Amino acid sequence: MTIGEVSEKFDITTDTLRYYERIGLIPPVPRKNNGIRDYDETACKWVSFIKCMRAAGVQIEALIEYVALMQADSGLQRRKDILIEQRARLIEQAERLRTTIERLNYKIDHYEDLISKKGL
Amino acid sequence: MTIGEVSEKFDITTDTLRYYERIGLIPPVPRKNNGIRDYDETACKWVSFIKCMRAAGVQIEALIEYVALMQADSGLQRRKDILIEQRARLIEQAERLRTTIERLNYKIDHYEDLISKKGL
DNA sequence: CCTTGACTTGAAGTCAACTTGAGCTGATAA
DNA sequence: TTATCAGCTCAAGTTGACTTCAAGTCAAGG
Repeated sequence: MTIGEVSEKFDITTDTLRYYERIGLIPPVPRKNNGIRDYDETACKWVSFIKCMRAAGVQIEALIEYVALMQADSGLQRRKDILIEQRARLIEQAERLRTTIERLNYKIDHYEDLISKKGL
Repeated sequence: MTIGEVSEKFDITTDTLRYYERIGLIPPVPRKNNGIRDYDETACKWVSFIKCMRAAGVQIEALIEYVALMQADSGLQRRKDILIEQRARLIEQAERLRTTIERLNYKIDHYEDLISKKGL
Protein backbone atom coordinates (compact mmCIF):
# COMPACT_ATOMS: atom_id res chain seq x y z
CA MET A 1 0.00 0.00 0.00
CA THR A 2 1.23 3.48 -0.80
CA ILE A 3 1.25 6.26 1.74
CA GLY A 4 -1.61 7.87 -0.15
CA GLU A 5 -3.81 4.82 0.21
CA VAL A 6 -3.00 4.48 3.89
CA SER A 7 -3.77 8.16 4.32
CA GLU A 8 -7.22 7.62 2.76
CA LYS A 9 -7.90 4.43 4.66
CA PHE A 10 -7.16 5.88 8.08
CA ASP A 11 -7.96 9.50 7.37
CA ILE A 12 -4.52 10.76 8.39
CA THR A 13 -2.61 13.08 6.08
CA THR A 14 0.52 11.75 4.37
CA ASP A 15 2.45 14.46 6.16
CA THR A 16 1.29 13.20 9.50
CA LEU A 17 2.08 9.60 8.57
CA ARG A 18 5.62 10.61 7.64
CA TYR A 19 5.84 12.73 10.78
CA TYR A 20 4.77 9.79 12.95
CA GLU A 21 7.41 7.60 11.38
CA ARG A 22 10.08 10.27 11.72
CA ILE A 23 9.56 10.71 15.44
CA GLY A 24 9.33 6.95 16.02
CA LEU A 25 5.64 6.80 16.77
CA ILE A 26 5.37 4.01 14.25
CA PRO A 27 8.26 1.72 13.30
CA PRO A 28 10.03 2.33 9.97
CA VAL A 29 7.72 1.40 7.12
CA PRO A 30 9.16 -1.06 4.55
CA ARG A 31 10.22 0.52 1.25
CA LYS A 32 10.21 -0.57 -2.37
CA ASN A 33 13.50 -0.56 -4.30
CA ASN A 34 12.97 3.03 -5.26
CA GLY A 35 12.65 4.03 -1.61
CA ILE A 36 8.91 4.54 -1.71
CA ARG A 37 7.02 3.42 1.36
CA ASP A 38 5.12 0.20 0.88
CA TYR A 39 2.86 -0.33 3.90
CA ASP A 40 2.34 -4.00 4.64
CA GLU A 41 -0.19 -5.40 7.07
CA THR A 42 2.10 -4.92 10.05
CA ALA A 43 2.67 -1.28 9.18
CA CYS A 44 -1.07 -0.75 8.76
CA LYS A 45 -1.75 -2.34 12.11
CA TRP A 46 0.67 0.07 13.70
CA VAL A 47 -1.07 2.99 12.08
CA SER A 48 -4.42 1.72 13.29
CA PHE A 49 -3.09 1.15 16.80
CA ILE A 50 -1.49 4.55 17.05
CA LYS A 51 -4.54 6.27 15.64
CA CYS A 52 -6.72 4.60 18.24
CA MET A 53 -4.36 5.46 21.10
CA ARG A 54 -3.95 9.06 20.01
CA ALA A 55 -7.69 9.52 19.57
CA ALA A 56 -8.09 8.50 23.18
CA GLY A 57 -5.39 10.94 24.23
CA VAL A 58 -2.48 8.61 25.00
CA GLN A 59 0.68 10.69 25.05
CA ILE A 60 3.08 10.48 22.13
CA GLU A 61 6.02 10.09 24.54
CA ALA A 62 4.69 6.85 26.00
CA LEU A 63 3.88 5.48 22.58
CA ILE A 64 7.36 6.32 21.29
CA GLU A 65 8.94 4.40 24.15
CA TYR A 66 6.64 1.48 23.53
CA VAL A 67 7.40 1.39 19.82
CA ALA A 68 11.14 1.60 20.48
CA LEU A 69 11.05 -1.37 22.86
CA MET A 70 8.94 -3.25 20.37
CA GLN A 71 11.52 -2.70 17.64
CA ALA A 72 14.34 -3.77 19.93
CA ASP A 73 12.19 -6.78 20.81
CA SER A 74 13.04 -6.11 24.43
CA GLY A 75 11.55 -4.84 27.68
CA LEU A 76 8.61 -7.19 27.75
CA GLN A 77 7.74 -6.25 31.31
CA ARG A 78 8.32 -2.56 30.66
CA ARG A 79 6.07 -2.68 27.62
CA LYS A 80 3.34 -4.23 29.69
CA ASP A 81 3.85 -1.59 32.37
CA ILE A 82 3.54 1.20 29.84
CA LEU A 83 0.24 -0.18 28.62
CA ILE A 84 -1.02 -0.62 32.16
CA GLU A 85 -0.12 2.92 33.08
CA GLN A 86 -1.75 4.36 30.02
CA ARG A 87 -4.83 2.27 30.60
CA ALA A 88 -5.03 3.64 34.13
CA ARG A 89 -4.91 7.16 32.75
CA LEU A 90 -7.69 6.42 30.32
CA ILE A 91 -9.83 4.86 33.03
CA GLU A 92 -9.40 7.98 35.14
CA GLN A 93 -10.30 10.13 32.19
CA ALA A 94 -13.37 8.01 31.48
CA GLU A 95 -14.50 8.59 35.03
CA ARG A 96 -14.01 12.35 34.68
CA LEU A 97 -16.04 12.25 31.50
CA ARG A 98 -18.79 10.35 33.26
CA THR A 99 -19.16 12.89 36.05
CA THR A 100 -19.00 15.80 33.64
CA ILE A 101 -21.67 14.31 31.41
CA GLU A 102 -23.81 13.89 34.53
CA ARG A 103 -23.34 17.51 35.39
CA LEU A 104 -24.26 18.57 31.88
CA ASN A 105 -27.37 16.36 31.95
CA TYR A 106 -28.46 18.10 35.09
CA LYS A 107 -27.93 21.56 33.64
CA ILE A 108 -29.62 20.69 30.37
CA ASP A 109 -32.67 19.43 32.24
CA HIS A 110 -32.72 22.71 34.08
CA TYR A 111 -32.73 24.63 30.79
CA GLU A 112 -35.53 22.47 29.51
CA ASP A 113 -37.62 23.48 32.49
CA LEU A 114 -36.83 27.14 32.05
CA ILE A 115 -37.58 27.14 28.36
CA SER A 116 -40.84 25.28 28.69
CA LYS A 117 -41.99 27.67 31.38
CA LYS A 118 -41.18 30.68 29.25
CA GLY A 119 -43.98 29.65 26.87
CA LEU A 120 -46.68 30.05 29.48
CA MET B 1 -11.89 34.15 49.73
CA THR B 2 -8.58 35.25 48.30
CA ILE B 3 -7.22 33.95 45.04
CA GLY B 4 -4.65 31.99 47.03
CA GLU B 5 -7.31 30.14 48.99
CA VAL B 6 -9.31 29.37 45.88
CA SER B 7 -6.12 28.15 44.25
CA GLU B 8 -5.56 25.73 47.15
CA LYS B 9 -9.15 24.62 47.30
CA PHE B 10 -9.43 23.74 43.63
CA ASP B 11 -5.80 22.98 42.94
CA ILE B 12 -5.52 25.54 40.18
CA THR B 13 -2.64 28.01 40.21
CA THR B 14 -3.41 31.65 40.89
CA ASP B 15 -1.97 32.41 37.48
CA THR B 16 -4.43 30.10 35.84
CA LEU B 17 -7.32 31.57 37.83
CA ARG B 18 -6.39 35.07 36.68
CA TYR B 19 -5.89 33.80 33.16
CA TYR B 20 -9.36 32.20 33.15
CA GLU B 21 -10.91 35.44 34.27
CA ARG B 22 -8.94 37.50 31.78
CA ILE B 23 -10.12 35.45 28.80
CA GLY B 24 -13.70 35.33 30.07
CA LEU B 25 -13.75 31.68 31.01
CA ILE B 26 -15.13 32.73 34.35
CA PRO B 27 -17.09 35.95 34.95
CA PRO B 28 -15.29 38.87 36.60
CA VAL B 29 -14.60 38.07 40.25
CA PRO B 30 -15.76 40.67 42.81
CA ARG B 31 -12.98 42.85 44.25
CA LYS B 32 -12.30 44.42 47.59
CA ASN B 33 -11.72 48.18 47.78
CA ASN B 34 -8.03 47.71 47.18
CA GLY B 35 -8.70 45.86 43.95
CA ILE B 36 -7.89 42.44 45.35
CA ARG B 37 -10.11 39.60 44.21
CA ASP B 38 -12.61 38.37 46.79
CA TYR B 39 -14.19 35.16 45.56
CA ASP B 40 -17.76 34.69 46.79
CA GLU B 41 -19.80 31.51 46.49
CA THR B 42 -20.93 32.29 42.97
CA ALA B 43 -17.37 32.85 41.84
CA CYS B 44 -16.30 29.58 43.48
CA LYS B 45 -19.09 27.70 41.76
CA TRP B 46 -17.90 29.03 38.44
CA VAL B 47 -14.39 27.87 39.18
CA SER B 48 -15.67 24.44 40.13
CA PHE B 49 -17.83 24.21 37.02
CA ILE B 50 -15.06 25.30 34.69
CA LYS B 51 -12.57 22.99 36.33
CA CYS B 52 -14.89 20.05 35.82
CA MET B 53 -15.57 20.95 32.20
CA ARG B 54 -11.93 21.53 31.38
CA ALA B 55 -10.85 18.29 33.05
CA ALA B 56 -13.19 16.47 30.70
CA GLY B 57 -11.75 18.33 27.73
CA VAL B 58 -14.57 20.76 26.92
CA GLN B 59 -13.11 23.46 24.72
CA ILE B 60 -12.39 26.84 26.20
CA GLU B 61 -14.07 28.53 23.22
CA ALA B 62 -17.44 26.96 23.94
CA LEU B 63 -17.18 27.77 27.61
CA ILE B 64 -16.28 31.39 26.90
CA GLU B 65 -19.40 31.76 24.77
CA TYR B 66 -21.51 30.14 27.46
CA VAL B 67 -20.12 32.40 30.19
CA ALA B 68 -20.66 35.49 28.06
CA LEU B 69 -24.33 34.63 27.47
CA MET B 70 -24.73 33.89 31.14
CA GLN B 71 -23.39 37.32 32.06
CA ALA B 72 -25.66 38.99 29.55
CA ASP B 73 -28.48 36.88 31.00
CA SER B 74 -29.49 36.09 27.44
CA GLY B 75 -29.53 33.30 24.86
CA LEU B 76 -31.31 30.74 26.98
CA GLN B 77 -31.84 28.40 24.03
CA ARG B 78 -28.31 28.98 22.75
CA ARG B 79 -26.88 28.21 26.17
CA LYS B 80 -28.76 24.96 26.25
CA ASP B 81 -27.56 24.13 22.72
CA ILE B 82 -23.96 24.74 23.71
CA LEU B 83 -24.29 22.34 26.61
CA ILE B 84 -25.98 19.74 24.42
CA GLU B 85 -23.26 19.97 21.80
CA GLN B 86 -20.49 19.68 24.34
CA ARG B 87 -22.21 16.76 25.97
CA ALA B 88 -22.38 15.02 22.60
CA ARG B 89 -18.64 15.52 22.18
CA LEU B 90 -17.97 14.05 25.59
CA ILE B 91 -20.17 11.05 24.87
CA GLU B 92 -18.23 10.41 21.67
CA GLN B 93 -14.96 10.75 23.51
CA ALA B 94 -16.17 8.37 26.21
CA GLU B 95 -16.91 5.83 23.51
CA ARG B 96 -13.43 6.26 22.04
CA LEU B 97 -11.96 5.75 25.47
CA ARG B 98 -14.01 2.63 25.94
CA THR B 99 -12.76 0.99 22.76
CA THR B 100 -9.19 2.02 23.46
CA ILE B 101 -9.30 0.62 26.98
CA GLU B 102 -10.66 -2.61 25.51
CA ARG B 103 -7.77 -2.75 23.10
CA LEU B 104 -5.28 -2.17 25.90
CA ASN B 105 -6.91 -4.85 28.02
CA TYR B 106 -6.45 -7.28 25.20
CA LYS B 107 -2.80 -6.40 24.74
CA ILE B 108 -2.07 -6.49 28.44
CA ASP B 109 -3.59 -9.96 28.70
CA HIS B 110 -1.33 -10.99 25.88
CA TYR B 111 1.73 -9.72 27.73
CA GLU B 112 0.63 -11.57 30.83
CA ASP B 113 0.61 -14.78 28.82
CA LEU B 114 4.02 -14.12 27.36
CA ILE B 115 5.59 -13.21 30.67
CA SER B 116 4.16 -16.19 32.52
CA LYS B 117 5.39 -18.52 29.78
CA LYS B 118 8.89 -17.08 29.94
CA GLY B 119 9.24 -18.52 33.44
CA LEU B 120 8.90 -22.11 32.26
C1' DC C 1 9.15 15.17 -22.22
C1' DC C 2 6.22 16.45 -18.78
C1' DT C 3 3.25 15.96 -15.04
C1' DT C 4 2.20 13.61 -10.76
C1' DG C 5 3.10 11.82 -6.61
C1' DA C 6 6.47 10.03 -4.16
C1' DC C 7 10.77 11.15 -1.47
C1' DT C 8 14.60 13.99 1.66
C1' DT C 9 16.26 17.23 5.71
C1' DG C 10 15.58 20.82 8.51
C1' DA C 11 13.53 24.63 10.03
C1' DA C 12 9.82 27.66 10.64
C1' DG C 13 4.92 28.37 11.50
C1' DT C 14 0.49 27.45 13.94
C1' DC C 15 -2.73 26.63 17.56
C1' DA C 16 -4.46 25.88 22.20
C1' DA C 17 -3.71 26.44 26.77
C1' DC C 18 -1.24 27.75 29.93
C1' DT C 19 3.11 29.84 32.41
C1' DT C 20 6.48 33.09 33.42
C1' DG C 21 8.60 37.52 33.96
C1' DA C 22 8.78 42.39 34.70
C1' DG C 23 7.58 45.83 37.49
C1' DC C 24 4.21 47.58 40.52
C1' DT C 25 1.47 48.13 45.44
C1' DG C 26 0.46 47.36 50.11
C1' DA C 27 0.42 44.49 54.40
C1' DT C 28 2.95 41.76 57.77
C1' DA C 29 6.80 39.62 60.63
C1' DA C 30 11.92 39.52 62.38
C1' DT D 1 13.07 48.79 58.93
C1' DT D 2 13.99 45.90 55.80
C1' DA D 3 12.46 42.23 53.47
C1' DT D 4 9.38 39.09 52.15
C1' DC D 5 4.94 37.96 51.08
C1' DA D 6 0.43 38.07 48.35
C1' DG D 7 -1.70 40.58 45.28
C1' DC D 8 -2.02 43.22 40.73
C1' DT D 9 -1.37 43.87 35.28
C1' DC D 10 0.19 42.95 30.72
C1' DA D 11 3.15 41.01 27.49
C1' DA D 12 5.99 37.53 26.18
C1' DG D 13 7.48 32.73 26.48
C1' DT D 14 6.64 27.65 26.64
C1' DT D 15 4.79 23.06 25.44
C1' DG D 16 2.71 19.48 22.69
C1' DA D 17 1.39 18.10 18.50
C1' DC D 18 1.25 18.82 14.43
C1' DT D 19 1.66 21.52 9.66
C1' DT D 20 3.92 23.84 6.20
C1' DC D 21 7.81 25.39 3.55
C1' DA D 22 12.06 25.41 1.14
C1' DA D 23 14.38 23.41 -2.22
C1' DG D 24 15.20 20.22 -4.12
C1' DT D 25 15.54 14.60 -6.32
C1' DC D 26 13.57 10.51 -8.44
C1' DA D 27 10.69 7.34 -11.21
C1' DA D 28 6.63 5.78 -13.56
C1' DG D 29 2.65 6.74 -16.66
C1' DG D 30 0.50 9.19 -20.61
